[in-house]
Amino acid sequence: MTEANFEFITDQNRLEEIIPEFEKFSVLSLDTETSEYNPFKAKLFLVQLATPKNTFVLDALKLNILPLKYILEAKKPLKIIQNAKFDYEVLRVKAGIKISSIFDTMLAERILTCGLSRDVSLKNLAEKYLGVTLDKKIRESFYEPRNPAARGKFSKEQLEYAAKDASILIEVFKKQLKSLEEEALIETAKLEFNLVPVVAEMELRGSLIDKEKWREHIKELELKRNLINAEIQKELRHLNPYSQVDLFGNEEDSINLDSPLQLLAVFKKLGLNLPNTSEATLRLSDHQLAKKLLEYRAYEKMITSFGESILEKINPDTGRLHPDFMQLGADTGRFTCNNPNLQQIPADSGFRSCFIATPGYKLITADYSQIELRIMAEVSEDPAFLRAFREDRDLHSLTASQMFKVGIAEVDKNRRFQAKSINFGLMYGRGPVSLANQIGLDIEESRRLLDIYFSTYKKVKIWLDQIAKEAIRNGHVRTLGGRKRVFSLPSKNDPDYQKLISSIQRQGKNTPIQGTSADITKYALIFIKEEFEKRGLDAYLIHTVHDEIVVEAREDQSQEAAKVVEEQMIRAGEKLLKKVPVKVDVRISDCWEKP
DNA sequence: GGGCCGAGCCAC
DNA sequence: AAACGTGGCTCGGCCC
Repeated sequence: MTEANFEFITDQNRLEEIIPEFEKFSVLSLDTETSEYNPFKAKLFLVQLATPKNTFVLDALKLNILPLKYILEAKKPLKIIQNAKFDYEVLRVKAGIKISSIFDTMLAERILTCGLSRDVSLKNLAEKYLGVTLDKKIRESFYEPRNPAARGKFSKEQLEYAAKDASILIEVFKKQLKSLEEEALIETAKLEFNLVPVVAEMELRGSLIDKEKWREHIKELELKRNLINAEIQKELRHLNPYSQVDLFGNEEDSINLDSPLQLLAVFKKLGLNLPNTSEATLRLSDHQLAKKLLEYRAYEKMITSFGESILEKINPDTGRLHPDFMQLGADTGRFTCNNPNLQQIPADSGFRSCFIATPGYKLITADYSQIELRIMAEVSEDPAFLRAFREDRDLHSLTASQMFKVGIAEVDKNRRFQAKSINFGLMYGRGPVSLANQIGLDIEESRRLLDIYFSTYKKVKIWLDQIAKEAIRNGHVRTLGGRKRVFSLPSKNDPDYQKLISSIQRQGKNTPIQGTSADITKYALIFIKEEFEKRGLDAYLIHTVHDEIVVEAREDQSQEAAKVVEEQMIRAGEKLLKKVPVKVDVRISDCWEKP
């Protein structure tokens, strides 16, 4: 791989001449250079393609790149791309090309180093696998508003940089493929690679928001916040008799509830010497002011976090929200989401109902019923747990009934809550102390409750103990899909040794559960899109939240689309869960709401 | 004035 | 209340 060994193509005939060349190889690396990182706004400057023999840099400002469609959409060759989602989106928007057969070096690296490194940049990969240092500074020259590329001319440095990025990908790919094979991660890689076009299309489709309704909801919250503020001010007025006018002549008849300093002073006047005004401190106090302050803060939080800032993210061209879904954001294999994070929209507030279907369409919201507990039943093979799901019982009530040796009908709310807390808590590696805290028992009672639980579900305890040990002994755990998460074990003389070990043990317990759930949802997303296309349905994925999938389907096809969603989600679940049934709840509606 | 980080809180 | 897994966003404080 010699420096500057590439061909710069500006002639359409020459482009069409070289295309058959690509069919001769099993792999083809691809990269693009654009004016910015937003696929809707980006101007496409260069498209780089490299075979194991030759590297080509295409002048996308001069050329019609559509002839590439055939080869990029073909099953062969395998397309090697760093962060393929971006290139997919750019070529999709600019030329209607849907890249298929992807090997994403960035995702491959994430799969290989999950839990260890998060630096999956091409710069890092080039150093790690090839000992090559990439100078990424030249890339910035493409971004500048007055760069040569924008005028249709590329500098020698720009072209060489572009060529190099593409040409090294194949070498990186070869090494990564070997590692993926050695570590039995091929299945996981295939899953993630097949998911790339699914996620890209989901982002491009985006979600429609009812802006007016959203703003009305903010106004309601502001009103409630202001009412509480006024109440508090009224009650405190008598404490503030001599501060009518401040140094600047402003009337100073109110207390700034956002100022910890003023608040502490107020509490002092009320005879309360609080160390600070943190949530924990306020929660411990029985005082009316503390209670109202917490309420005030809750509204304030809603308004600032989910108010106007999310509306600002609406794309002016499409009128929709196009968040960034990162399919391997979390070390467990879960998605993360940002700009904005649609995975943390309040579940019980008026915000979700502002996510609406495109006119003429319906939204289909589907989620897995208790998928993580079903996974725990599957991996632990606990007979009582398995039976509960096989008989489609209310697991938490059943747990309570078995633990407290009473009939199902006699399980009261409190006992069901205690059982539920344990069921969920164990998946997070929770212990007696923190359970006691949640349930409102003392530690001894909490310990006793856990003992009863584990004597009822013996195999759950065995599995939890065994997987925690495995995490430490092997330094990694796996999901049922084969995904691997590696742990960096602390050295024995680390002062925090025991703390760190306990933390890894909790992660070891949780990762197979959370990660298997992620595996299942990812298979489901792929299956659903495939089936929509196979049936020619006017239906599209628009959103996913861990165990939930949201689809937009043309009104007259929404029943069929909903059926597809349910069937394919169950099929995905059954791919990994063999001993326990999989249940999915589905709802067709005009807005995003719980099934 | 911008980057970084922890606190606090939202989701599953 | 420092012992509950995975994240992102906003704010305030800190640092340069």
